[in-house]
Amino acid sequence: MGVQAKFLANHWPNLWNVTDMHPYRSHTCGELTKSNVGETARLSGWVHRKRDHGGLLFIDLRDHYGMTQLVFDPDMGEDFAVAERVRTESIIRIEGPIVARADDAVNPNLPTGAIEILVKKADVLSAAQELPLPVFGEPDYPEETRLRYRFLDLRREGLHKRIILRSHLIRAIRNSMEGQGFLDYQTPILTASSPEGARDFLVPSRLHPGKFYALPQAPQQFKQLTMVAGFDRYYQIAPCFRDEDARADRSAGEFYQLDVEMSFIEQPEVFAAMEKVIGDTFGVFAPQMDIPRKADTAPFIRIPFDVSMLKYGNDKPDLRNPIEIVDVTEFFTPEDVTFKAFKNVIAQGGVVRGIPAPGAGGKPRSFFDKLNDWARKDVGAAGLGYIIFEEENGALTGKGPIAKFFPANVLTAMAEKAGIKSGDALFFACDKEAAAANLAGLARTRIGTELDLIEKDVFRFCWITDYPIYEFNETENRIDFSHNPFSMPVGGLEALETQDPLTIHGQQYDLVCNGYELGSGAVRNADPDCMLKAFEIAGHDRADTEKNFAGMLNAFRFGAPPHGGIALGIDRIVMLLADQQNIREVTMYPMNQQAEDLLMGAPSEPNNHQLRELHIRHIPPAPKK
RNA sequence: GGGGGUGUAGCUCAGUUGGUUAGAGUGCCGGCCUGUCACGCCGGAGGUCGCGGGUUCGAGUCCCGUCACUCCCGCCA
Repeated sequence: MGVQAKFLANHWPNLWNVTDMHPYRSHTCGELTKSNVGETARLSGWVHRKRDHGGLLFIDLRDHYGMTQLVFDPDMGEDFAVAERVRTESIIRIEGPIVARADDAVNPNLPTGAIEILVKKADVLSAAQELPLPVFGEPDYPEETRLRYRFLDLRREGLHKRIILRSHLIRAIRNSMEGQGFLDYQTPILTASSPEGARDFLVPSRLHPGKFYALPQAPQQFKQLTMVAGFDRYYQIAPCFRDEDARADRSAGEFYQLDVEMSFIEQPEVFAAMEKVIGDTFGVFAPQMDIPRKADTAPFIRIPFDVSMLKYGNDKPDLRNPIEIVDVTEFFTPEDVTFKAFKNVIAQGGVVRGIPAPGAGGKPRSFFDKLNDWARKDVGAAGLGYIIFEEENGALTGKGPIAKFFPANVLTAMAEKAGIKSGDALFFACDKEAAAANLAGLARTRIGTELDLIEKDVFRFCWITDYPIYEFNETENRIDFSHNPFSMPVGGLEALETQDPLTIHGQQYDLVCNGYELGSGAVRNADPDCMLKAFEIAGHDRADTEKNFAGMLNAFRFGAPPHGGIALGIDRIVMLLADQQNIREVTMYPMNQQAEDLLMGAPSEPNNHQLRELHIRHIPPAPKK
């Protein structure tokens, strides 16, 4: 008798048949094959399916590792009744010889399908009540039910596999980062509120009445301080907290980032490190997917922000869509063009963006009407005009409601600029530049989808670069940071002092894949004077900046290396790899859209004692009128 | 904060123009069945049609309000 078995025999005498065999299992439910035939197995697991033939009863026994078929024969006596009574999702323990299945009884869909256990002993370790959520099968259930009974949902094959994928992915990320010389450093969870960015989650301080900690929106300042502290290459799978509303691709409240920072580098070195980690992960976990550019041999394409806004209508283009937007404003302004509606918009500073729709000329009128309705109702645009181009007598001519307003030579020139061929259509988005770009971008996606032009089974990565540091806030009539206040302006302090702020670019970049923003980073502004000036332009006076970023600014005055980095959304990477459109499909215990944890009942009301200790009193919201 | 969708049995859903006792599948309970793997067959229980109000002889169905979930906009340096 082994040491463990002796211990068990002494301490748990009511566990049956304690010999050298482990009290719960000799094998897992996923490992038995023909080579085990003749051995005796003890298994524990969940009753996945039960097929009761009266004289003969089958149970599919499931655990984390797989499934094994159990056979119960009435000859076994008492323990047969255990199987007859047991409900699915109860946990049972069984023991019996591993036998080969007859040739015509082999299940080729199951790794253990060549064998089964002829059960001799069985008992119920934990009985299950009637289920509020079936574990068997993969149909859709309401999210509320799934979240309330997440522990059942997590037993289901699809979600269970995705969570395992997530774990393996994080291991691969760590391996890749460590292999590149990065080290993992933990930064605080209870920290100070940062005045920039998202709404903070606050934690009241017991020792300092009236004061609050904030949960980090990202370890931004800490990772930069880590560089000043001389650690050179930092990474962390870091929890981040933002009190903002959720979306399908954005968790409520909290999410994880691969947070990275490097010293003595410039932009290309950050790109190279991230392209390596993407290659090491996407390459491993999506072998069925074609990765067009290997990270270590060919860099991802780089698209300046301005170009992305023009060609794709946003700064997170889905490059699987071959459609490229073109500016066609110039074709609407000539005198002999009589299309008044757009001319008026252009006169007030508007632009016209053309969205080519290859092959759409063959579509019925309803195709164009539906897109127009969509633009008006769903986007809130004035509409989506179009011209269909067809070849006649060796030249392209325009068809459709507005074609008649254009002379032939203008149509030809427009078609040429947009790369239009006979049988294609060209849609028009006309508005102020930002609104036209937005509509054109949405239309590009919709048209590409409806015409089935989106490439399948492929990840198309790109870097979006050269972001403007500032943007003009029309509603408040002032200059704001547009993207990341910690990035180094191109041209440094001199540019800030001499250039029009709205023309200054930052050394900041986004990594984009298939229309999802995977991450965002920058070469940092590590010069105190330059940083103070940058914040001053955005309307924060020097004293405020000194106070709000005291830790970082102070550090920059004691020898700060040039440094930069990036943060990638772990959840979104898993989402892409698992081919899911909802972040909750790759998160173990997500909150719902209202940021409630239905499983644990969070948020919950503190008791009076807790509030007193924290010097907090609750003021109920004013009643709604 | 705003807009769209959904809400009927434990679960997934159907329910016609407003008309008899609100149905199906699955699960559950009982019976039969020795080679199934979504086992099969027979029977049974199970409903505040999200909630409140209104119109009507009569409301799951029409109207008003409200709540919940979800998707989107705002928001997310």
